[in-house]
Amino acid sequence: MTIKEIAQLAGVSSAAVSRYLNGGYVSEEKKEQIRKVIEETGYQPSAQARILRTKKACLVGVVVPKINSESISRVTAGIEQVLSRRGYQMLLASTDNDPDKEITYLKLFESYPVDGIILIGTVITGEHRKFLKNAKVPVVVVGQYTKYANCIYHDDYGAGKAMGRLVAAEVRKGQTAAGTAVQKAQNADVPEDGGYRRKVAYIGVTKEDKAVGVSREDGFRSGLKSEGIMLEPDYVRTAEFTMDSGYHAALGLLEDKQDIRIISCATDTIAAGAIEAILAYSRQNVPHTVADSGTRMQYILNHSGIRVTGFGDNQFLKAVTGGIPTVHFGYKTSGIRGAELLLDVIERGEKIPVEMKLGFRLEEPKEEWER
Amino acid sequence: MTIKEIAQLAGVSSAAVSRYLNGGYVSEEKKEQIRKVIEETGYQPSAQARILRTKKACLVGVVVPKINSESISRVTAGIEQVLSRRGYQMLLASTDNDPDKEITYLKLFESYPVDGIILIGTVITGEHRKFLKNAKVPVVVVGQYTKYANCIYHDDYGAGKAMGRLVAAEVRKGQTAAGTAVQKAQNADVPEDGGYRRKVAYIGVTKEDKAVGVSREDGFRSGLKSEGIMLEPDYVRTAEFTMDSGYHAALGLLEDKQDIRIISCATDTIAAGAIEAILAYSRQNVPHTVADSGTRMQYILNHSGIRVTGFGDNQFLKAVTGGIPTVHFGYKTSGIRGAELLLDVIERGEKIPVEMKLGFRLEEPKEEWER
DNA sequence: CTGTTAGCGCATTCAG
DNA sequence: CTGAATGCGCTAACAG
Repeated sequence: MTIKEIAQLAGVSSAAVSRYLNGGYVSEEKKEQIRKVIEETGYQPSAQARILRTKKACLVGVVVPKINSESISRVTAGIEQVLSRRGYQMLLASTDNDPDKEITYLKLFESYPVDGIILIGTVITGEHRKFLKNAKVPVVVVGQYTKYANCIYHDDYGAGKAMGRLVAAEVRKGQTAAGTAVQKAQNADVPEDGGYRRKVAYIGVTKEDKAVGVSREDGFRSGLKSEGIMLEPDYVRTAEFTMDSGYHAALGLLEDKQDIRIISCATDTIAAGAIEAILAYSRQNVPHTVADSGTRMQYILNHSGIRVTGFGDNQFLKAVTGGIPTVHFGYKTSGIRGAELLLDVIERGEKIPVEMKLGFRLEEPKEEWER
Repeated sequence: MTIKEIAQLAGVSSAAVSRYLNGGYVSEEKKEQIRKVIEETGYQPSAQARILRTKKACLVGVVVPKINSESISRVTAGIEQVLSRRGYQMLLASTDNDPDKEITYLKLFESYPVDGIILIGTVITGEHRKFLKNAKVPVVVVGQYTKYANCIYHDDYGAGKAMGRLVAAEVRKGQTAAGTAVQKAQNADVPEDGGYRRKVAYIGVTKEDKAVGVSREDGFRSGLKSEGIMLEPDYVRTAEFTMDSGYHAALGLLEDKQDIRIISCATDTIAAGAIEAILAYSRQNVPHTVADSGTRMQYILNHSGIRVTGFGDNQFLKAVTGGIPTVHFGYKTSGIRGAELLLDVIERGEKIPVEMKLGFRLEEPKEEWER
């Protein structure tokens, strides 16, 4: 069904139909004829041809590293909110954390009819920079700093530092009299551990991710250091952005080191994996004579004495565990701001580059850390 | 940058450039000239214009109800897997569970250059049926049955029934001597409960969702019934597909009824909310004198005596809780099959309609239910 | 091998 | 107000 056929059926010119569709001058009479024909045929104009002409799609493409993520969905929720309010639609492309795919989809969107692109950034490679420099459509990057595009990022260093301080304080507390009772219980569980659990371990991500892999970790070290605690190389692992990867990293840590007090993780998802690992490890190492089945699980939870922290304030994790110390970033806000920035460029041709840094909020569970 | 300009710069015709781009006959000499110009200008052909001509985008659009969902991401992972292997790309549109938005995005994709559409279905309204009947591009529906398009769905009824049976068995067990010790402990916690906890509660979703809201629940009732247990109306609530909604529904249940033994939920996400509610409710109702802080939490977990079941086999939930009884559906498989079906229609013009029903696997945690 | 030509479906001149 | 004509950027015939 093309506009021409509609025009023929309605006995008017295609231009009249076009005007009808776009609110131009059409006599009431012809309007009615056209309306009827369109009704009958269920005609829908080809967005694509229109865009080819008008260069305006009222569409923005969003490139995301993965689909199944609370933080990312918060960002896209923010984007969608402002986009829909301003008459735009949003298309998503998921890259499964593959930088090559990222480029592919960026190019797809570029040569495709979208008015702008939002990239939820992970790793910024040379290819990325090249793309950003020459992009034919406006691009804003969310979640990473870059000088090659408007960007909105989070204070990962500050967040890491705050978390480092919090962890340091907790470890300190364990060394005072207040923690003694608990410590004794632990020692019963892990007899090979001559002293207290007091080491801090960290599960990070690839250094190629400047925000999460570098800033967050650097901040964390700095926070610990400011309280006189060092993060020892043996106690640091690298994981992917998945629970499964966090599980394996944490399990490795637990098997290698018996004196870990806290496992801090670069994301809540990794932290979930770490929790799983603690459950699995303890289940395996706590003697069966201690207790059986359900009761034994409670025993483990109570006495493993290993704490986990994360970043991202994942609601799912909070719900089912009661909450671990984590950091709330303004993900939805960054989506909102990102979309606004993009629309400013698209609609008003705003040329002044913008870099925006968003703060964070340390989240400590109200009750004693449950785990 | 257009193909014409490139042609001019290279001193050839635009057709030659087009051939160069698409692997047609071009002399080595001209090839070199064109290559150079493209290199210099960073020219990228307009996919849109190409598609306008060729009617082939090597793209499929996927409409999903939400982004942050493990089950949906498993489906899209399956889709992506076969798509990329066959040279296609995938674009996503998220509707935030809004049927109107669903229609909007379906139409967008239709009038947009995609070769086919996959709809991950929730509610199929009249509008949906109308769209499916007249769609100009092939559509396959995943997750819901429909006669208006190729569809792949899951055996929700069977899964519900299996879960109903499992739950019935668990309730039965509680009424035998084997459960006595535990029951006594419970009674200590909930003194106002004169007898045993033995009621089954269910948190479902809107009946407009035929698969999850109707089939799954009907199956569940049937499973219970086959073991002589009825699901009483007072013990049934409806929730949205969110953890938060599950939390509120479960909390309402707990406040109204003191004799609930098991809360079965239509999805694992809702189940996570229910778990949160049990924690919150118990925390509030267990006397502080029993124990304090961490120990108290363990006490709650151990003695609330309320079990939760779900559907969907959410890995995150499994990891952090140790697992609840749930059902594994072949989500990734349905994505794979769905994409294959779609490509069959797109590439080979397959005309025979297909309805595919996929099975399930009941997942029981290996250890005693932890919660 | 190559350039010329004719559209794809639409919106926008510009004369009527 | 209206229709015929033009071209968005590209590819597919077609005749060189």
